[in-house]
Amino acid sequence: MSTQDTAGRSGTLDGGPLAGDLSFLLARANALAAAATNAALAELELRVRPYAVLALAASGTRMTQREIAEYLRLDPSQVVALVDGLQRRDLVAREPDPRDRRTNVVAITPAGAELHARAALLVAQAERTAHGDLTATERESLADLLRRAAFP
Amino acid sequence: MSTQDTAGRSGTLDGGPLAGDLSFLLARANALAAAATNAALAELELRVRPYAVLALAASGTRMTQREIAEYLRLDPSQVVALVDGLQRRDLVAREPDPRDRRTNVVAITPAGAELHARAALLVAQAERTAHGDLTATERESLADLLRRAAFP
DNA sequence: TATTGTTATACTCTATAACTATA
DNA sequence: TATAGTTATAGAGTATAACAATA
Repeated sequence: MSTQDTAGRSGTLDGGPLAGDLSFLLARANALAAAATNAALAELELRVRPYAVLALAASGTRMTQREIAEYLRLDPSQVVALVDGLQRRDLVAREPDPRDRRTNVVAITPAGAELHARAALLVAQAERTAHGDLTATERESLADLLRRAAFP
Repeated sequence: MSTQDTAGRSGTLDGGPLAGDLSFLLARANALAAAATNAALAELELRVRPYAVLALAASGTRMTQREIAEYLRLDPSQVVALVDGLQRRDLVAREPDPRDRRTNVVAITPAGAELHARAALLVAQAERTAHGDLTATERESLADLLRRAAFP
Protein backbone atom coordinates (compact mmCIF):
# COMPACT_ATOMS: atom_id res chain seq x y z
CA MET A 1 0.00 0.00 0.00
CA SER A 2 2.18 2.82 -1.25
CA THR A 3 1.16 6.08 0.31
CA GLN A 4 3.85 7.87 -1.64
CA ASP A 5 3.16 11.47 -2.46
CA THR A 6 2.90 11.44 -6.23
CA ALA A 7 2.30 15.15 -6.71
CA GLY A 8 -0.77 15.35 -4.48
CA ARG A 9 -3.82 15.80 -6.63
CA SER A 10 -6.52 14.40 -4.36
CA GLY A 11 -6.25 17.18 -1.83
CA THR A 12 -3.83 17.03 1.06
CA LEU A 13 -3.62 13.35 1.75
CA ASP A 14 -1.47 13.84 4.79
CA GLY A 15 -2.71 12.23 7.94
CA GLY A 16 -0.37 9.29 7.80
CA PRO A 17 -0.80 5.60 7.03
CA LEU A 18 -4.22 5.35 8.68
CA ALA A 19 -5.70 8.47 7.11
CA GLY A 20 -8.21 6.40 5.17
CA ASP A 21 -9.50 4.57 8.20
CA LEU A 22 -12.75 6.11 9.42
CA SER A 23 -12.54 4.40 12.80
CA PHE A 24 -9.06 5.77 13.38
CA LEU A 25 -10.00 9.30 12.33
CA LEU A 26 -13.05 9.14 14.56
CA ALA A 27 -10.95 7.93 17.49
CA ARG A 28 -8.29 10.57 17.06
CA ALA A 29 -10.70 13.44 16.50
CA ASN A 30 -12.68 12.31 19.52
CA ALA A 31 -9.57 12.07 21.68
CA LEU A 32 -8.61 15.62 20.75
CA ALA A 33 -12.09 16.98 21.29
CA ALA A 34 -12.57 15.19 24.61
CA ALA A 35 -9.20 16.38 25.91
CA ALA A 36 -9.95 19.96 24.89
CA THR A 37 -13.43 19.82 26.42
CA ASN A 38 -12.17 18.30 29.66
CA ALA A 39 -9.51 20.99 29.91
CA ALA A 40 -12.10 23.70 29.31
CA LEU A 41 -14.48 22.26 31.91
CA ALA A 42 -11.80 21.75 34.56
CA GLU A 43 -12.34 25.17 36.08
CA LEU A 44 -15.95 24.19 36.84
CA GLU A 45 -14.85 20.79 38.19
CA LEU A 46 -16.75 19.07 35.43
CA ARG A 47 -15.76 16.52 32.82
CA VAL A 48 -17.37 15.62 29.50
CA ARG A 49 -19.51 12.80 30.80
CA PRO A 50 -21.02 14.56 33.80
CA TYR A 51 -21.46 17.57 31.54
CA ALA A 52 -23.44 15.50 29.06
CA VAL A 53 -25.80 14.32 31.81
CA LEU A 54 -26.10 17.87 33.11
CA ALA A 55 -26.90 19.09 29.60
CA LEU A 56 -29.62 16.45 29.20
CA ALA A 57 -31.16 17.47 32.50
CA ALA A 58 -30.89 21.13 31.53
CA SER A 59 -32.61 20.45 28.21
CA GLY A 60 -35.84 19.84 30.08
CA THR A 61 -36.53 16.54 28.35
CA ARG A 62 -36.97 14.82 31.72
CA MET A 63 -35.34 11.60 30.58
CA THR A 64 -35.19 8.53 32.79
CA GLN A 65 -31.79 7.13 33.71
CA ARG A 66 -32.42 4.32 31.25
CA GLU A 67 -33.02 6.76 28.44
CA ILE A 68 -29.91 8.72 29.37
CA ALA A 69 -27.88 5.51 29.30
CA GLU A 70 -29.14 4.60 25.87
CA TYR A 71 -28.64 8.10 24.52
CA LEU A 72 -25.08 8.49 25.79
CA ARG A 73 -24.24 4.89 24.91
CA LEU A 74 -23.43 4.07 28.51
CA ASP A 75 -24.40 1.22 30.75
CA PRO A 76 -27.24 2.08 33.15
CA SER A 77 -24.89 1.39 36.04
CA GLN A 78 -22.59 4.15 34.87
CA VAL A 79 -25.45 6.61 34.81
CA VAL A 80 -26.08 5.85 38.48
CA ALA A 81 -22.58 7.05 39.37
CA LEU A 82 -22.83 10.11 37.15
CA VAL A 83 -26.19 11.19 38.56
CA ASP A 84 -24.91 10.45 42.09
CA GLY A 85 -22.03 12.85 41.56
CA LEU A 86 -24.19 15.61 40.15
CA GLN A 87 -26.85 15.12 42.78
CA ARG A 88 -24.25 15.34 45.54
CA ARG A 89 -23.42 18.81 44.24
CA ASP A 90 -27.10 19.67 44.02
CA LEU A 91 -26.90 20.17 40.25
CA VAL A 92 -29.59 17.63 39.33
CA ALA A 93 -32.36 15.90 41.24
CA ARG A 94 -33.94 12.47 40.91
CA GLU A 95 -37.67 12.96 40.67
CA PRO A 96 -40.15 10.11 40.92
CA ASP A 97 -42.29 9.32 37.91
CA PRO A 98 -45.89 9.13 39.17
CA ARG A 99 -46.77 6.71 36.38
CA ASP A 100 -44.03 4.20 37.14
CA ARG A 101 -42.53 4.14 40.60
CA ARG A 102 -39.49 2.20 39.39
CA THR A 103 -38.18 5.01 37.26
CA ASN A 104 -36.33 8.19 38.17
CA VAL A 105 -36.55 11.26 36.03
CA VAL A 106 -33.40 13.37 36.11
CA ALA A 107 -34.27 17.04 36.50
CA ILE A 108 -32.11 20.14 36.63
CA THR A 109 -31.83 22.28 39.77
CA PRO A 110 -31.38 26.07 39.77
CA ALA A 111 -27.71 25.62 40.63
CA GLY A 112 -27.41 23.05 37.85
CA ALA A 113 -28.99 25.35 35.32
CA GLU A 114 -26.63 28.13 36.31
CA LEU A 115 -23.57 25.89 36.06
CA HIS A 116 -24.74 24.40 32.78
CA ALA A 117 -25.08 27.81 31.21
CA ARG A 118 -21.48 28.60 32.07
CA ALA A 119 -20.26 25.16 31.02
CA ALA A 120 -22.03 25.31 27.66
CA LEU A 121 -20.18 28.51 26.83
CA LEU A 122 -16.84 26.93 27.69
CA VAL A 123 -17.65 23.82 25.65
CA ALA A 124 -18.69 25.81 22.60
CA GLN A 125 -15.56 27.90 22.87
CA ALA A 126 -13.33 24.84 23.22
CA GLU A 127 -15.01 23.29 20.19
CA ARG A 128 -14.34 26.34 18.09
CA THR A 129 -10.66 26.47 19.00
CA ALA A 130 -10.22 22.70 18.72
CA HIS A 131 -11.68 22.66 15.20
CA GLY A 132 -10.58 26.14 14.27
CA ASP A 133 -9.43 25.05 10.85
CA LEU A 134 -12.99 24.26 9.85
CA THR A 135 -15.35 26.99 8.78
CA ALA A 136 -18.76 27.27 10.40
CA THR A 137 -20.45 25.64 7.42
CA GLU A 138 -17.90 22.85 7.35
CA ARG A 139 -18.50 22.23 11.05
CA GLU A 140 -22.21 22.10 10.31
CA SER A 141 -21.83 19.53 7.53
CA LEU A 142 -19.48 17.54 9.74
CA ALA A 143 -22.18 17.57 12.41
CA ASP A 144 -24.75 16.46 9.83
CA LEU A 145 -22.67 13.49 8.73
CA LEU A 146 -21.75 12.56 12.29
CA ARG A 147 -25.39 12.69 13.30
CA ARG A 148 -26.17 10.05 10.69
CA ALA A 149 -23.16 7.97 11.74
CA ALA A 150 -24.05 8.27 15.41
CA PHE A 151 -27.76 7.49 14.99
CA PRO A 152 -27.98 4.73 12.39
CA MET B 1 -23.91 28.99 20.56
CA SER B 2 -27.17 28.87 18.71
CA THR B 3 -27.21 25.10 18.87
CA GLN B 4 -27.50 25.18 22.63
CA ASP B 5 -30.87 26.86 22.94
CA THR B 6 -32.79 24.67 20.56
CA ALA B 7 -34.72 22.91 23.28
CA GLY B 8 -37.89 24.60 22.09
CA ARG B 9 -37.94 23.07 18.64
CA SER B 10 -37.21 19.53 19.70
CA GLY B 11 -38.54 17.43 16.89
CA THR B 12 -37.15 19.21 13.90
CA LEU B 13 -33.73 17.88 14.77
CA ASP B 14 -33.61 14.21 15.44
CA GLY B 15 -30.63 13.11 17.42
CA GLY B 16 -31.96 14.44 20.67
CA PRO B 17 -31.05 17.38 22.89
CA LEU B 18 -27.31 17.12 22.22
CA ALA B 19 -27.54 16.75 18.45
CA GLY B 20 -25.82 20.09 17.92
CA ASP B 21 -22.87 19.25 20.11
CA LEU B 22 -19.91 18.17 17.98
CA SER B 23 -18.09 16.63 20.92
CA PHE B 24 -21.11 14.52 21.79
CA LEU B 25 -21.65 13.38 18.21
CA LEU B 26 -17.97 12.53 17.91
CA ALA B 27 -18.08 10.57 21.16
CA ARG B 28 -21.18 8.63 20.21
CA ALA B 29 -20.11 7.88 16.66
CA ASN B 30 -16.72 6.78 17.97
CA ALA B 31 -18.29 4.55 20.60
CA LEU B 32 -20.42 2.84 17.95
CA ALA B 33 -17.52 2.45 15.54
CA ALA B 34 -15.13 1.16 18.19
CA ALA B 35 -17.67 -1.36 19.47
CA ALA B 36 -18.37 -2.61 15.94
CA THR B 37 -14.67 -2.82 15.12
CA ASN B 38 -13.85 -4.63 18.36
CA ALA B 39 -16.63 -7.11 17.70
CA ALA B 40 -15.37 -7.69 14.16
CA LEU B 41 -11.78 -8.19 15.34
CA ALA B 42 -12.69 -10.51 18.20
CA GLU B 43 -12.34 -13.63 16.07
CA LEU B 44 -8.69 -12.72 15.48
CA GLU B 45 -8.17 -11.93 19.17
CA LEU B 46 -7.45 -8.32 18.30
CA ARG B 47 -8.91 -5.03 19.47
CA VAL B 48 -8.87 -1.60 17.85
CA ARG B 49 -5.76 -0.31 19.59
CA PRO B 50 -3.49 -3.29 18.96
CA TYR B 51 -4.89 -3.34 15.43
CA ALA B 52 -3.87 0.27 14.90
CA VAL B 53 -0.30 -0.50 15.95
CA LEU B 54 -0.29 -3.57 13.75
CA ALA B 55 -1.54 -1.51 10.83
CA LEU B 56 1.20 1.08 11.35
CA ALA B 57 3.82 -1.65 11.39
CA ALA B 58 2.27 -3.24 8.30
CA SER B 59 2.32 0.09 6.49
CA GLY B 60 6.09 -0.15 6.29
CA THR B 61 6.65 3.34 7.67
CA ARG B 62 9.02 1.96 10.31
CA MET B 63 7.87 4.38 12.97
CA THR B 64 9.51 4.59 16.37
CA GLN B 65 7.40 3.94 19.45
CA ARG B 66 7.44 7.66 20.14
CA GLU B 67 6.05 8.43 16.71
CA ILE B 68 3.38 5.77 17.13
CA ALA B 69 2.39 7.29 20.45
CA GLU B 70 2.07 10.75 18.95
CA TYR B 71 0.17 9.48 15.93
CA LEU B 72 -2.34 7.42 17.89
CA ARG B 73 -2.61 10.10 20.57
CA LEU B 74 -1.43 7.69 23.26
CA ASP B 75 1.12 8.00 25.99
CA PRO B 76 4.48 6.37 25.12
CA SER B 77 4.03 4.06 28.10
CA GLN B 78 0.85 2.68 26.57
CA VAL B 79 2.66 1.90 23.34
CA VAL B 80 5.11 -0.23 25.32
CA ALA B 81 2.29 -2.47 26.48
CA LEU B 82 0.69 -2.64 23.03
CA VAL B 83 3.96 -3.55 21.30
CA ASP B 84 4.69 -6.04 24.08
CA GLY B 85 1.43 -7.81 23.39
CA LEU B 86 1.93 -7.93 19.64
CA GLN B 87 5.55 -8.99 19.97
CA ARG B 88 4.59 -11.81 22.32
CA ARG B 89 2.44 -13.17 19.50
CA ASP B 90 5.25 -12.63 17.00
CA LEU B 91 3.19 -10.16 14.97
CA VAL B 92 5.64 -7.27 15.18
CA ALA B 93 9.31 -6.97 16.08
CA ARG B 94 11.32 -4.24 17.76
CA GLU B 95 14.25 -3.47 15.52
CA PRO B 96 17.16 -1.29 16.59
CA ASP B 97 17.71 1.96 14.76
CA PRO B 98 21.39 2.05 13.74
CA ARG B 99 21.37 5.83 13.83
CA ASP B 100 20.00 6.16 17.38
CA ARG B 101 20.44 3.28 19.74
CA ARG B 102 17.79 4.60 22.09
CA THR B 103 14.95 4.11 19.66
CA ASN B 104 13.08 1.02 18.59
CA VAL B 105 11.54 0.80 15.18
CA VAL B 106 8.38 -1.32 15.11
CA ALA B 107 8.42 -3.65 12.12
CA ILE B 108 5.90 -6.18 10.88
CA THR B 109 6.63 -9.91 10.85
CA PRO B 110 5.35 -12.35 8.21
CA ALA B 111 2.74 -13.62 10.67
CA GLY B 112 1.81 -10.02 11.45
CA ALA B 113 1.41 -9.15 7.79
CA GLU B 114 -0.81 -12.16 7.28
CA LEU B 115 -2.99 -11.33 10.26
CA HIS B 116 -3.17 -7.68 9.34
CA ALA B 117 -4.45 -8.51 5.88
CA ARG B 118 -7.30 -10.51 7.36
CA ALA B 119 -8.00 -7.90 10.03
CA ALA B 120 -8.09 -5.04 7.54
CA LEU B 121 -10.83 -6.82 5.61
CA LEU B 122 -12.89 -7.31 8.76
CA VAL B 123 -12.42 -3.66 9.77
CA ALA B 124 -13.44 -2.36 6.36
CA GLN B 125 -16.49 -4.59 6.40
CA ALA B 126 -17.46 -3.49 9.91
CA GLU B 127 -17.09 0.13 8.89
CA ARG B 128 -19.39 -0.34 5.95
CA THR B 129 -22.11 -1.97 8.00
CA ALA B 130 -21.70 0.46 10.90
CA HIS B 131 -22.12 3.47 8.62
CA GLY B 132 -24.33 1.78 6.11
CA ASP B 133 -26.66 4.74 5.91
CA LEU B 134 -23.94 6.85 4.37
CA THR B 135 -23.13 6.60 0.71
CA ALA B 136 -19.55 6.04 -0.39
CA THR B 137 -19.12 9.70 -1.32
CA GLU B 138 -20.62 10.80 1.99
CA ARG B 139 -18.20 8.55 3.84
CA GLU B 140 -15.37 10.09 1.86
CA SER B 141 -16.40 13.64 2.71
CA LEU B 142 -16.86 12.61 6.34
CA ALA B 143 -13.31 11.24 6.25
CA ASP B 144 -12.08 14.49 4.70
CA LEU B 145 -13.63 16.63 7.41
CA LEU B 146 -12.51 14.29 10.18
CA ARG B 147 -8.98 14.33 8.83
CA ARG B 148 -8.92 18.09 9.26
CA ALA B 149 -10.47 17.85 12.72
CA ALA B 150 -8.04 15.11 13.77
CA PHE B 151 -4.92 16.82 12.41
CA PRO B 152 -5.26 20.51 13.19
C1' DT C 1 21.06 18.65 29.64
C1' DA C 2 17.46 16.42 26.75
C1' DT C 3 15.23 12.36 24.86
C1' DT C 4 13.72 7.11 24.16
C1' DG C 5 11.96 3.43 26.09
C1' DT C 6 10.52 1.56 30.29
C1' DT C 7 8.30 0.69 34.94
C1' DA C 8 5.07 1.87 38.34
C1' DT C 9 0.93 3.84 39.90
C1' DA C 10 -3.50 5.88 40.13
C1' DC C 11 -7.52 7.18 38.09
C1' DT C 12 -11.31 7.02 34.65
C1' DC C 13 -14.02 4.42 31.64
C1' DT C 14 -16.31 0.16 30.05
C1' DA C 15 -18.63 -4.25 30.55
C1' DT C 16 -21.04 -7.96 33.17
C1' DA C 17 -23.57 -10.14 36.59
C1' DA C 18 -26.64 -10.13 40.28
C1' DC C 19 -29.88 -7.98 43.61
C1' DT C 20 -34.44 -4.99 44.96
C1' DA C 21 -38.54 -3.07 44.03
C1' DT C 22 -41.83 -2.45 41.19
C1' DA C 23 -44.66 -3.67 36.94
C1' DT D 1 -42.02 -12.94 33.97
C1' DA D 2 -39.93 -8.64 32.79
C1' DT D 3 -38.03 -3.98 33.65
C1' DA D 4 -35.69 0.35 36.34
C1' DG D 5 -32.41 1.36 39.30
C1' DT D 6 -28.67 -0.18 42.03
C1' DT D 7 -24.39 -2.54 43.75
C1' DA D 8 -20.16 -4.84 43.05
C1' DT D 9 -16.32 -6.08 40.47
C1' DA D 10 -13.08 -6.77 36.92
C1' DG D 11 -10.89 -5.28 32.84
C1' DA D 12 -9.57 -1.75 29.46
C1' DG D 13 -8.13 2.81 28.65
C1' DT D 14 -5.83 7.32 30.21
C1' DA D 15 -2.48 10.26 32.61
C1' DT D 16 1.68 11.27 35.39
C1' DA D 17 6.03 10.72 37.44
C1' DA D 18 10.42 8.69 37.69
C1' DC D 19 14.44 5.97 36.06
C1' DA D 20 18.33 3.88 32.91
C1' DA D 21 20.59 4.17 28.62
C1' DT D 22 21.83 7.12 25.09
C1' DA D 23 22.19 11.43 22.58
